[in-house]
Amino acid sequence: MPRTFDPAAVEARILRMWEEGGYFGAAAAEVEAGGDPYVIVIPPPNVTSVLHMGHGLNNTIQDVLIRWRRMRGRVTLWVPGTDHAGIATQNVVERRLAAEGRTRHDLGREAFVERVWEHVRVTGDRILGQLKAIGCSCDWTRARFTLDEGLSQAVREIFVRLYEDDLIYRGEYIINWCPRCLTALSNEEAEGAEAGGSLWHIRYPLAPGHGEAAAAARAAGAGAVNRLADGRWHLTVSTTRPETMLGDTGVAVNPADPRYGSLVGAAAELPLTGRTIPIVADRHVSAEFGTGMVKVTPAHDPNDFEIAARTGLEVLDVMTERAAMNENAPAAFRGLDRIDARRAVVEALAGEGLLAGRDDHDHAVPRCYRCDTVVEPRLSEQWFVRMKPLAEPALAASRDGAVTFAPGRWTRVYEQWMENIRDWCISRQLWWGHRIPVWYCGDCGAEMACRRDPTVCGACGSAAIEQDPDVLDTWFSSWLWPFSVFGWPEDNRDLRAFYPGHTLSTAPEILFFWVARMIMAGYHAMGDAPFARVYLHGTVRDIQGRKMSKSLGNGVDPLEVVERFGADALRFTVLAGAGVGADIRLDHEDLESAFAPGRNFVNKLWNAGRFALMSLGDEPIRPLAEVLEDLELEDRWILSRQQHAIRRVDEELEAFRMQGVAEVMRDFFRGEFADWYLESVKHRLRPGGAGREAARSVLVHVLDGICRLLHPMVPFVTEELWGLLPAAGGRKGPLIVARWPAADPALDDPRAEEAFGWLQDLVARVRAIRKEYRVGEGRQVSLRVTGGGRSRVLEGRGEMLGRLARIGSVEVGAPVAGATGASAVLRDGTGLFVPLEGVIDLDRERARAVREVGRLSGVLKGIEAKLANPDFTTRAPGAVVEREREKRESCKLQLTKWNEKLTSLGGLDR
RNA sequence: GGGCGCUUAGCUCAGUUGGUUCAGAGCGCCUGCCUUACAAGCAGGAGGUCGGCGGUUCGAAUCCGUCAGCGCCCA
Repeated sequence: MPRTFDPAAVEARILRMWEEGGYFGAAAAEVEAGGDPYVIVIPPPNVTSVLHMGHGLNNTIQDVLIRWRRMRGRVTLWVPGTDHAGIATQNVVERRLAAEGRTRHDLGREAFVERVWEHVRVTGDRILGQLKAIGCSCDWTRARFTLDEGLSQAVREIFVRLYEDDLIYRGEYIINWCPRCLTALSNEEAEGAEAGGSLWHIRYPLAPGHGEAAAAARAAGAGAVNRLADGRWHLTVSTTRPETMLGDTGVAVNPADPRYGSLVGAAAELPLTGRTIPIVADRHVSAEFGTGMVKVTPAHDPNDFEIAARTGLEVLDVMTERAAMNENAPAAFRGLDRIDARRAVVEALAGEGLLAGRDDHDHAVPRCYRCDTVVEPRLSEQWFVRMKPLAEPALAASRDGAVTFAPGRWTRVYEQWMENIRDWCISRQLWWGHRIPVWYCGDCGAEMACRRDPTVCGACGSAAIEQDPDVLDTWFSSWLWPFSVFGWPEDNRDLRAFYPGHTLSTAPEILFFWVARMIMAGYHAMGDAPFARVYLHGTVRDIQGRKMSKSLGNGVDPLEVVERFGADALRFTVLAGAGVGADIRLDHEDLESAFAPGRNFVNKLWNAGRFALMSLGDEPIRPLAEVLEDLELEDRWILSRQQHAIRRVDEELEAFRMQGVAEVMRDFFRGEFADWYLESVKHRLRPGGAGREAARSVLVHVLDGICRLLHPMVPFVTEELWGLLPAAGGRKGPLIVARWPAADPALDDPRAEEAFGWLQDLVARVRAIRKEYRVGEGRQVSLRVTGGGRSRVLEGRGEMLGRLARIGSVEVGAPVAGATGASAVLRDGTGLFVPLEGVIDLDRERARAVREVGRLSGVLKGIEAKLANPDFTTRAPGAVVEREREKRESCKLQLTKWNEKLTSLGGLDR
């Protein structure tokens, strides 16, 4: 066995063993036979490129949950797969084409799609390979891709069903349009980013003949209505986007605004265009904002579009799909990009004296979530899903607890989104994705949503039919994932056995995109939520707190980490850093120290195993039950501590507290087992050592349990070690399917814990004394123990004390008068004295005593003040008061000892 | 504009219903040790007025209010 754990040497072999053994898979028959299923469907990674640390974290979390349940005997199924990621993947491939100087149009639709397939076959395999490398125990035979044949059928089925139920419709509305990707986006795909901008104030001259109305408005307090230099009346509107004024078709005021009542029905001359536009009243307009008068651009603003719908204003589209001004704009602006047009419009207005001013104005500018281009609200014909009916059961699920979120604060976020749900724009003007299953008849104009490709029009029989050219939003396939992976809409055994699933672990960024919609689809298609618990983990960030991203170059490649430090090191590090839902920071420039916590821990475990294997010998190990009568204090102590650890790990895992599991196991395995238990039994494990049999049994039993408890977090090193450990009483199969430990109350031993705790305290004091007086490591000391009722614990522990603190001999009794040495006092008042002739500095020793007396006096004073307070003794719980009393006694005892010591050293003033 | 989260040791973070001897871990740092499991280790140690202020309480890192800084979500 190598001195350090060599992940590269064992991971591949163990992975093969797991896969060949079929431990990752689950069959419907197991559930049908009465098995209790536990199912997770993976959030399918995008096939755009490779996995990053965020995936590393999320998939490690899922694997921990899966392995834990598997060891508890559940029929465990983790379904893996990948997402075609429509717009994102198309963008990646288009960028590659661009590098060759070509566009997708050069290739044509069919060749382009084939080109994307080539890309995703490579990245898809690589992604699954990465998941395997970090140890994910998915059922790889079930791997799915959202564009697979079966999943495509599911997409079609749900589309047609929703269409037939009138929950899908097509219509002309203002949608979010990316002028670079040239496609519609959903509201969720348009991400608002705060940006500094300007608010321009523009004067629109009133059309002739409305002077009286203007004067009336002016009289009613309308400061925004005034006369221009040439005497004409004008009104003032404000906008952050002056270029859209070229598409204005009206001006609106609130009908209840007393200032503008006289102007409703009047008209304004739209500058630069020669058009005259009406002034209308609409309840949407806020009288408080700006001048209380707004320009209305129905084709380029969703609110204005609605105003137009209510008031009958004309809709005039003045932009091209690339957000340049089109032929509906005045000749001077035609062809200008929206940014250039803005500048030109502002200049032109200023030139005509119609620019009233400009203020700085910060506002949210929505950007394309895939290419960051500023999104343009655009009027276009798209497909939508009517969401309100779908949201109802999904909202109820959260309210009645059928679906819960961790951390719980996401519940409100989810519910608020559901309560304010808006229709979902699902058509995309892309080539990569599920084609919309709708055909239009060129002869009779019929529109048909079809489960199978039609050859003729269902209405008139004409063969002149054409499929809708658009594809569906990528999330329109993802939302079906929890049941489409099992073959829905076919009603089969898998679906019945494994739906609904149990836990979903994912990033909060896709709560609306995906989680919420999966719940809606689950209820609509299956009548049940796809999972009961949603864990929303944190974000992996760099050391400066920035999200890891390719463009910043601050990403960490999970494969590089696996190669350098091992999968277990990666897993333990991210888990130990993962508070519930909290972000994780990793230093991408110093992977060595970033992953040291995991690597060091794994290595420590490996070496504890090495030690065990080297000291156990070949003789059979007796089961713990057979040596219970022979257990020593340290045996009973570590067994009792193990029961605590088992209970804690279960609690932590149940609550998704991965960091808590890591902490419990660090404390138990490292802080107690390795640092104390192993050191305490080394002498017993020597050939012929007294109590060897019991020590071997306990050692194997506890280490075996440690491997089991740690297996979900660090599966490779535990599997390897466990396989090498001799088994007490035989065992079947590998660790991955070994039984999860259950706490055994018969092994709880509070008295052993107390006694061993006293011993630990004693050892720590002696070690501290040795350090204080720089007693060399090689030198043994003797120890004199005075008072306290515990000194019997020391009997027969000479070798153990020798190893733990180089204590050569122990005597029990009163201090020897006149001896030179260092003292200490344990909490129970036990006095310790370490004779150190020659090295003792009396002044230093006196200072130690004074320091201790001071500290203890302070503590005692606090306790006594507390106990003297009747409010405390009457209001605090009895147990708390009792504890204070015990503390008081302990302090008094210790003080007495230290004062005696001081006296023997000649008192304070020497 | 509305909402949420965070602020504890040099760094990254725990601290589970308010209550052990005036706050813990990992990494880093200091000192001493290659003690035949482990130097990726062991032992000892330094380092924090728990963001500021105010309040509730016998008692506050923990509950409430407020201010400041940082981050996120929605409009």
